[in-house]
Amino acid sequence: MARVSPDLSFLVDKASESLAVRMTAALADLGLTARQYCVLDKASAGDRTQGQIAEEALLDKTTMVTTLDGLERAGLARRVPSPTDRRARLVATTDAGEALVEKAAAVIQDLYDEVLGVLGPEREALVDGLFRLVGPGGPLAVDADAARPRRSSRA
Amino acid sequence: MARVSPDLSFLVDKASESLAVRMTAALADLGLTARQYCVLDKASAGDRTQGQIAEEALLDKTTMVTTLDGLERAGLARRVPSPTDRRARLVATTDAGEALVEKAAAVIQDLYDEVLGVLGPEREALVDGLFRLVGPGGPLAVDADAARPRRSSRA
DNA sequence: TATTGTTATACTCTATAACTATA
DNA sequence: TATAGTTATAGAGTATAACAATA
Repeated sequence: MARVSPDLSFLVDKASESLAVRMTAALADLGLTARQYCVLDKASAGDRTQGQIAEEALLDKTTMVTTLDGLERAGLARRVPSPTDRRARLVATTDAGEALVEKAAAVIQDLYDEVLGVLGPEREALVDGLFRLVGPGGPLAVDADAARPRRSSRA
Repeated sequence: MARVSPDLSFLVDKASESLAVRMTAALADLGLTARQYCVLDKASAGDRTQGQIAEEALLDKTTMVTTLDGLERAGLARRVPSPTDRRARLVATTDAGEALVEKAAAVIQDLYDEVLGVLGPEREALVDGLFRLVGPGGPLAVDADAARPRRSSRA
């Protein structure tokens, strides 16, 4: 949104938005939202509770509920009681869910390859650079606490 | 939100979000929102109507209205009748607005320098790479038409 | 008493539609 | 008839708070 040159904020915002649009479209062909894919992917990795997946995916637990509702309705995931904590539920992928996650991962990988492909050998530099900004210790590291801004901006 | 590796979407989303948080905080010290700064900056460039600024800033015209209301209340901008079209209004910055825009631009430049500084000489490569993705003809170019997704995602 | 997941609700942000005045 | 700006309203998305079951 800013107007300094070279406008880092603009570049990064547009990249984020455009990529989201592309991913949304690509996943929509498979009947998935980006968030559903994200949750399904983490669920397919192993025994995780709703809360754990919510934390990994940076989702509110209430958002997690509706996302899982959707995945269950679609027959892609199931909530199964945790054997160790009767309050908690593990998220299990169904066979259909597992198959779809793999298909979706391939679709996304193709998309990334297409996008980054235009950079040629500098492709690595961009990804590395972004990781250095966003990763642990970087100036744009997402520190889980200070995360949510929550202020009303008023115009 | 995705989980492919290296996860371009995650990197870019987090960079965008973190930078927005930093910019919001930095500008809040000056009493500005990012959007107000963006509009004020474009207004300071010369004779532009609300509609023209809205288009440049990728804002809806109704969002423009409330943003300008805020800027006028704060004494940073004024709406002046267009001499050539009595329907239109030009956005003029006040002296206070002009001074604040300059201060804000410096604050943001400092922030960018701080963030990009950690990359050292690869700084250019990152910015260039992002521009190649997002800029005209790039795989993530924002084409003004297909811009808004507007679909209900349902879980 | 604290925590997992659920429900219901409120809030923020932004777009849509309808309107006025000009062109 | 179309456009600039305004107003009022509705929609999507997400968080907050209160609750039930269990730890």
